[in-house]
Amino acid sequence: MYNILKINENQRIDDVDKSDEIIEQSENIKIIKFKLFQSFNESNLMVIPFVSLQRQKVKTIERSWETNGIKRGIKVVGSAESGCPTILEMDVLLGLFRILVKNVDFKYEYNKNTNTVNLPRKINFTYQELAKELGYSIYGGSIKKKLEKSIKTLLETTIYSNFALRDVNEGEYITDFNGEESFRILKNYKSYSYSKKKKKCEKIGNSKEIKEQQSVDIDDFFFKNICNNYFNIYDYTKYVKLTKGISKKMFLLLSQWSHGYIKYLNYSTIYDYIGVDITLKQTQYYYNRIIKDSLDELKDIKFIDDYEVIISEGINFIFNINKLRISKGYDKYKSTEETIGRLQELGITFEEWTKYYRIDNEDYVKALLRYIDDKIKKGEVRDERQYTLTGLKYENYDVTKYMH
DNA sequence: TCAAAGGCGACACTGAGTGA
DNA sequence: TCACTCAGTGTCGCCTTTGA
Repeated sequence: MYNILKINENQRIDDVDKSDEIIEQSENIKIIKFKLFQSFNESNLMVIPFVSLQRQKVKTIERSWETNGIKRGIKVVGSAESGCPTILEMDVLLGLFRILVKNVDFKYEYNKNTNTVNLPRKINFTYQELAKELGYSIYGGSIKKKLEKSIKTLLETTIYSNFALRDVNEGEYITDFNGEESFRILKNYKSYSYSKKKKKCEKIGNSKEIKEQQSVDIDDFFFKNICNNYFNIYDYTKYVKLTKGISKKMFLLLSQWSHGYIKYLNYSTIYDYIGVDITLKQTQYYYNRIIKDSLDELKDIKFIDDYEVIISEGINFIFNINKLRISKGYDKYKSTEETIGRLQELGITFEEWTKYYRIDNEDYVKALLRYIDDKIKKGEVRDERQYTLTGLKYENYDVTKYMH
């Protein structure tokens, strides 16, 4: 059994309105439509550094980092043959999720009462379809072999979590690091082989039959989270345009974490989440240069409007430069220290802010403080502490206008 | 900053099948 | 018969990665 750390029973950062088109089917059931350029990914898989950026085979990845005073870590044990997943395996996983979106005709049911969705566990696919989704203009046996190897790596990869994987149904983080309870990404792979069919003198099926016979399932933990609406919808067509591994990692991180006009991340957070170790100054210079190249690539595909590098400190990712300019007071609560300071001023205790102020809701909390400041100015708040605490706990205040 | 190495994508094919 | 989809083979050269 794994141990669990209770974070917040009521926390649900996922907004139902992930996509634009929502059709009311009944009072509690809604049909939500993906846009044609969109796809989704389970939210833990958007951010945890479970892929290696090294070209050489890595057998295990062990990473730890600290957010808001809590030490977090993951251990990834790769497949015996291929080692840990690389950015290619991430691409393949996202390609499979994209095929799943197409298989359900770009729509799914959302149950308002239970906050659950009905996306399927099984992904039926063909390798040619997968290659197309990954942006390959041609298809051949070598590509098929490569993609199959990637799926097998994903099937065999095991992730152990130490306050890093979030079980959204329980509102808890999985904490055990002893390996008694492990998490896998995919399972039940079934493939279709022309060669084997030929050898057996069996009839070779058409594309429909191949797709029906070739599939892979999403494994239990991640599938349960998806069913419980813990996933992120992002622009898949932009992701596919990216060529650099670090660009892709940053794209996913920012798609998960950013909701406003600008997002600041310090270098140590970036190193932690893209999964690189900085031991020497030389390594740091090397990765800073690669990160800078990636920023240009993110700008080229129009994922970000611009960026500001604050040397030796961090990066401001600017998503909408015009809205940023007109938004009022966006420079308030830029730093974590300032945010925590204000929370303490409002009477929020250490236990409370470490519980409700996390890296994934950072933008919301900062916008919440700007919103509360305005409300206080207008004399609309009777109990500052209680008002702030409710906003933190349930994340139910509409602070969109105060995001930047 | 630059050169070497090798990984990987592009290309031109084949053969089996389906459906109009 | 034609246009299309699928898996599969082998070669070539570009370009990313790596290390100095």
